[in-house]
Order: sequence, then structure tokens, then C-alpha cells
Amino acid sequence: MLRLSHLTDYGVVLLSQLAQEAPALVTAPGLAASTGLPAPTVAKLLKVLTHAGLVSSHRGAAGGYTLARSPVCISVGEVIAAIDGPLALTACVEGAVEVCKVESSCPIRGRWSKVNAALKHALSEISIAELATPGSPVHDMPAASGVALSH
Amino acid sequence: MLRLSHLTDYGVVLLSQLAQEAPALVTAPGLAASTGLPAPTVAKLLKVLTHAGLVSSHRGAAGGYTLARSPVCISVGEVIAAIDGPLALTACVEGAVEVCKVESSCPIRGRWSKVNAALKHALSEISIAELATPGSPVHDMPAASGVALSH
DNA sequence: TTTAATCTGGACCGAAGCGGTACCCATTGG
DNA sequence: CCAATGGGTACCGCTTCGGTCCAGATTAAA
Repeated sequence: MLRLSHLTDYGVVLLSQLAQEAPALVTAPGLAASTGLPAPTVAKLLKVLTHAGLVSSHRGAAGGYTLARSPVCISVGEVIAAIDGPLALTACVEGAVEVCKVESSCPIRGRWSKVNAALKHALSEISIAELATPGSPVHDMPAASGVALSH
Repeated sequence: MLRLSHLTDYGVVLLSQLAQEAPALVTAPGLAASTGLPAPTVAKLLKVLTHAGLVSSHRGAAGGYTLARSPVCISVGEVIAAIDGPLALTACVEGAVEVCKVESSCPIRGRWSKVNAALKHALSEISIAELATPGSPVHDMPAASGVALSH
């Protein structure tokens, strides 16, 4: 349903939590406790986020995790790309190495990239800080009429 | 990977094809032939699109399908919503009837809706007509630096 | 009136991706 | 030297999705 995976959702939650506890060093079990997420999953996610350069890890006995940069400089798009993989709506847009069987007759060919670019732009303009700051408007935008539909 | 389902992709292709053949009445097998997509799938999709009010159906011997409105008035977001379901990135945003176990400790609570709204807006501004018009720039936007990453 | 073409609705099945878990190794401070 | 912590990998079950098929309803044409 054009929904991101649970993992990505959790990833953003973790980063937000790290942002709130910054600049403290937090352990994986600690984060699991403060967010309420299952510990093994948290550990797995932190590895991925470390690999993507979004959090810094400190190994050893008194180790833990910290944000790699200011939360203002981490966009939601980056997190999605780090966990869910590169943001590509259709197979046509990404590496494009794979052949599209119906490419010759496809009436829109490479034009998905326009949609893709719009999405990337929208996601790159929202930072983790905006999602994490407490005290900001919490209410959902009222039904945000525009695209929402039945089903 | 934040990728939409094949069905949705096909749906946009079908609408684009219908737009190009407008205002002719096209049969389901006809569309399957002109797009190169499997016939049963095309039939299934057309039912859904009809239900969503995006295409008009004419039953009977000389029946077929047509676009319900001008392709300029059909946004990509609508198509996605019709096929993939309502556009909601996380479970927190939609009906919200279901309970989020970690809601109390979740550091971002209802704030996903901001991202959601941004996406909806971006998708509602691109029409089928823009994807279907032949002769427009076909080349992918050059790597659209911004969010794209490894993986 | 008969016939054939077409849409309508629902059920079904196989495959693939994802979420979750467990295990063992590397590193480092006490 | 030891214990605590991160790092990496492999595995398994489940849900969801893509694709197919069939029987019924509708309508233009012969």
C-alpha cells in the first residue's frame, strides 16, 4: 500500500530517540527499553544505520551509539534509503540494468523518474529533528484532502 | 523498498494508453495487446479502476473502456490510492483505529503524518497526462542527487 | 429471438519478500 | 584476564502479492 516497512519506521523512531538523548552514549538494549521495540530488532537496525553513516558506534565494554550528525542534517529520505534500499518506485527507474519486457510498447517509458524525483525531493526536505522535537503540533493534518481515498 | 506494486505500475500504464487512444472505446484484450501486459491482469485492473471512478466501462457486445475524465485531471496519487490502497506510510497514520503498542513511549507519535502529507502533495501534482504525453523529455533526470544512496 | 462479445465479481494458488530470532566473532574498558 | 558491548551472518515462518480461472450479467448485432 505504498507503505514503508516496519524496519524503516523503527529506524526513524530510533534516530529520534537518539536525538532526544543526545549527546549521551546509548546502548542497544537501552534504546530497546526506551522505545519499547524488541531488542534483537533494535540491534539489527543499529548495525544498518551505522553502516549507512547515520549513527556512530563505540565498541567495547562501555560502548554504545550516538547520532553521527545533527538531527537537522538527517533527512527522512536518507533513513528510508538506508534501510529500505534506494528509493525507486518502479523497476524502470533504478539501475535500469534489468530489461523491461514491454519497454518498446510501454506508453510512459522513462517517465516514472519524474514521480520519483518529486518523492525524493519531498522526503529530503523533512529532517529527523522535525519528527523528534517534542512540543510541536502533534495532531494529524486534518484528513489532508487531496489524495486520500476509500478502499 | 518503498516501491509500488506491479499492479499500480500497470495501472498507470493502462491509463496512459487509454489517454493516447482517447476518446476511442478500447476492450480489455485490446489494451492487453497494445501494452503487452498479460490479459487477465489487465482485466482485473480495469475492474478496480472502474470501481475507483477513473475509467468508464461500457458493457455488452461492442463494449469497452474509456477514461472517465481528462487525463490532466487524474493524478498519480489517485491511481496509487485506487490500486494500492490509501497512501499511508505507517500504520500510525491511517484509520489509526489499531493500537500502537509503543505509542506512549514513541518519540514521534503522530508526526509521521507530516511526511505523509508531503508525499500526498507531491503525488497529487503529477497527472497521468504528464506521464503519457509523447515527445516530452524521456531521459531520466540525471541521478537526481538528493536522496539516492548505495545499497 | 438468438447469438456472441464483453464487462463483473469472486475464489484460488503459488511464490517471494519481510519480520523476527539466534548464533558466534571482534573489540575494548575495567 | 574477563566481561560487556557492537559486528556480522544465516535461518525460518508468515503474510502479502501477483497471476489465473470460472460462472454470471449485460448488451449490440445478426
